[in-house]
Amino acid sequence: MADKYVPQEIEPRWAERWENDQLYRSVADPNRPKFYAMTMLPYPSGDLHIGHWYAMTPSDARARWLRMRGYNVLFPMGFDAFGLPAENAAIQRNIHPKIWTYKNINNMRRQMRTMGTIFDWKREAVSSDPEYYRWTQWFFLQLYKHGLAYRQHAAVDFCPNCNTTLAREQVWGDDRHCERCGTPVIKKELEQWFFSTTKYAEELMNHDTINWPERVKLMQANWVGRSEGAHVTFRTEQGDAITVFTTRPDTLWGATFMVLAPEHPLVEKITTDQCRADVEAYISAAARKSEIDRTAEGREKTGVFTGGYAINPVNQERIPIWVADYVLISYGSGAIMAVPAHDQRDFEFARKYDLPIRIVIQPDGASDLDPAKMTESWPGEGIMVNSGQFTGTPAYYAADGKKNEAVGIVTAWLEKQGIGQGAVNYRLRDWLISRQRYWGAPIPMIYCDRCGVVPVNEKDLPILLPDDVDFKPTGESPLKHHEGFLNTSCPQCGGPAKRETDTMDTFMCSSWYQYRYLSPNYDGGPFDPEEGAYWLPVDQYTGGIEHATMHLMYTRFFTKAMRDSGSFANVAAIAQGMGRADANHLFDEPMLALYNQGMILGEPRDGDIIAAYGKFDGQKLIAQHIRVIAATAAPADAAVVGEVMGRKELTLDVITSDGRSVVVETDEKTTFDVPRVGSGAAVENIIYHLDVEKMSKSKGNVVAPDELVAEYGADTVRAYLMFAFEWSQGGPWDSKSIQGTVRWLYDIWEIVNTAAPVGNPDPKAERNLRRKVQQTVKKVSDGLETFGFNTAVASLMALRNALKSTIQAKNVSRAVWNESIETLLLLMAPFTPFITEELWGRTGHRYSIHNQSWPTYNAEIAAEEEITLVVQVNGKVRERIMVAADISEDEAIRLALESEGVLRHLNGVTPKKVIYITARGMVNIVV
RNA sequence: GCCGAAGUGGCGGAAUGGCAGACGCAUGCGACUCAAAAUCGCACGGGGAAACCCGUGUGGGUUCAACUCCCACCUUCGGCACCA
Repeated sequence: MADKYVPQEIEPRWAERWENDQLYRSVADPNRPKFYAMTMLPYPSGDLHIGHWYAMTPSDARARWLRMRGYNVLFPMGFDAFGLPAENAAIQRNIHPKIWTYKNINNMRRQMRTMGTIFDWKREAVSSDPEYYRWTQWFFLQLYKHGLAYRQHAAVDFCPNCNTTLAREQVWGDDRHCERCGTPVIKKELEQWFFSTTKYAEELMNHDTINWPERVKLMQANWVGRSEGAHVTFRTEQGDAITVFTTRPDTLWGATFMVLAPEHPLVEKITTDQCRADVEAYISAAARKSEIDRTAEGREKTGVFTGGYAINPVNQERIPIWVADYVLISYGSGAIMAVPAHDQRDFEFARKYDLPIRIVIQPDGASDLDPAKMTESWPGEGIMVNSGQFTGTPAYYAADGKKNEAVGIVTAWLEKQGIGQGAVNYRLRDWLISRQRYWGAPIPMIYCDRCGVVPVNEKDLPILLPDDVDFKPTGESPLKHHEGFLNTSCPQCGGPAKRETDTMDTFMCSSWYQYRYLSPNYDGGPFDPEEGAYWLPVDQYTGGIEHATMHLMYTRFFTKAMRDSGSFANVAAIAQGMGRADANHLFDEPMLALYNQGMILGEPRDGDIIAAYGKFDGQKLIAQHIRVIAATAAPADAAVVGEVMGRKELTLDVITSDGRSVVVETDEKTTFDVPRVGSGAAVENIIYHLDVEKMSKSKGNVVAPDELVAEYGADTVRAYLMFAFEWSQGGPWDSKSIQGTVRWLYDIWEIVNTAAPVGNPDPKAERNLRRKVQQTVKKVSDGLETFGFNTAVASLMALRNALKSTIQAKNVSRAVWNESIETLLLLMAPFTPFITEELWGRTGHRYSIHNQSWPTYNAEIAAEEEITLVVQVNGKVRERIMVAADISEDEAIRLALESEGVLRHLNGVTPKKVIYITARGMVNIVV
């Protein structure tokens, strides 16, 4: 018997050997097909989480598989190292963000080296390195020079907890909370830097050339929010133009008033003296209201009349202009024509302020709409009425439900009249990238009293982040108070000037890291064009769905902006020279394929069952003594017996067996009896019930991968994570079921170290084993192809079972056995790289298994020689017959009709029809 | 309200329209052991002695055949939402 499987001994040994040999170094080689695989890089929070393992190790298995299939695979890793937690650590614990960050990176790097991935550490990129953020700043300058970055004063989203502004994408949910910390955001008027993502709206919602999940494509398309309609220009009585966007130009004749957003620039001019006091009061009230209040569901609409009037260009009608906060300055032109009959919001407003409602679309069928009796608007289809020469025009949606025929007709007429034109509007906003925080890449701009806003010269990059800064959460950038950083000279006139003190959104750093990985030490540009020409674009990206409308939008925007800023034309030229047909599309999309894995949640657990003794104070029990007991043993003398559902400092929430909820309070005199703790137990030792939720330190449900690796080894942890969940789904951690994977690898160790079970070699048994092996080749290959890691590992476990049976039976030759073991190890190599490398050597093979070719599937060997013919009568299985796999249809049907089970169910009746399915070996007899 | 995804044993999960529950966990019984653990063997959706019946959220439908396709509904989760 060979020695035992000790992963703790094997794994570090191989990790070191691979590293010394640079086994996983990826070097560009135009003669070999490339595959750029990438998984989302982590934030250096301090410790590798089981979620990191869950995201990274299956991606690694797939990259390894591609490598064995002959691809030159690049699978790099790095750190998204700028960001708030570092700065918060500085504020709370007085550690410099840089020290905190790099200490964490070192630790996580160490942890990652235990995972057994093929990360090429020579290509590691760390976004907070000056060599990295130099290019983040350089990109800012390129965007600025190409008109894609601008500075604007606007009411922006501000997180009062993170003390910084946020991009629209980083404000989530009904309550408009900060994506990072969950605090509801407020509005602030600030001068901020923006990137013109809206210029790419159309391209961003087009995913035709990339293989991304439908879910992500849909979320992005919704986020961009394209609507088709027309711009129509109304005029005030004074002659000022008010252009509105409408998706329903066919309802123009029903516009009975106009509404401007409170922030609209024309409000002041239009407002008459009689109305001015009311309007100004309304505007200042609106400004004080939070976005949540303004947009709260079901909130009654409010507004005031300006006293001004506009002329409807289609019928010269004089209509009043109102101000109301249900019109948003940030969408369209901040002004609308109100058609109360056919828009629910306008309808509610008109009813409240008694404004006229005019029907211009009459639905057919039911009785005619009557403005006096309507209880809601009619936004649907019908015939145009009260609409001048268009009266009688049908306004119905085409079969696709999108185009309304009247819209096209009216828009064409508006264009001819010169009062409007077809237009497309997007919900997408420009990307606000200014952050009032220290730990980020400084925005490379300078403000000069004489020259205005001046970009830093490219040769002066990077603008280094100074170390000696005071971290106070003031809501202003700490850099603002650093004289040495703040004061500089103007690059244009040389006079005294001040630097921009805001830093860039860290999503900017992560928008281009796939490029920096190619050559993290290159100083002639963000990346070496030679490397780019070979590796780009990323072939397969994996990561969480939570970035659908943030990182995954930003990086697409970035790549397109890079393309259009023309800085990378040389990369395409080099790629052309390499003979790449897609050379001109290296920067159309950053990642050709995307796959989202799910999330590992905390392990659900029961709370302790306690018996509490004490006195009731109203509904609360003031406990003198608390005893943790077995679920079955309920002492009759206890005041409260039940499961602990929650624990808060000194109180326990208990649910009794009859379902009542009781609060048990403890104090310093309360005594505890917790069997597993012994004497000195305290309220903190009582375990409380935990539902499935995200892992968090405060919940105490965090699974530490280091501990798992120490106990079981990295191979087991990798294989378990791949086996136990459907990768895209994720789910709650289960600490018990890892045993199945533990046993699997112990079995593999035993099996491979066993001498070939040669007893009485039986040709049939040999064929069976070789067949099973080939079928496994197919299943594992298919599984890796489709991210079906769980079924791939399951088929490898099934092969283990077959090999164990073979050892029992001792009926295969040495050659067949060795061939099977060899294939088994190759198939397992992507999943469990350490044990397979060890066993590969022990079975007399040359180092390294990870440089071997993936087994070729042999369909002939995999083909069954015998099959179970399944015989159904009216779709119900009545008989199973073992037959030769190449049985003829006639023979199969004959056997089926003669079988006992069929005869019993036919009762002598002649079948109406007999169906034979060759591929399934199935007969269905219909009577 | 709009858009989308998902509902399968006690649990994680399998099933190109063709034998529902692969593989694993847990559980039960047995073997080994002085004993326990580990390991090995057997059982393991429900009912039934068996034949067989029922069973993939619910109700319909298409089909020789439906977890899978179609329609309606329920539940859960996710995104968007006064977006003109």
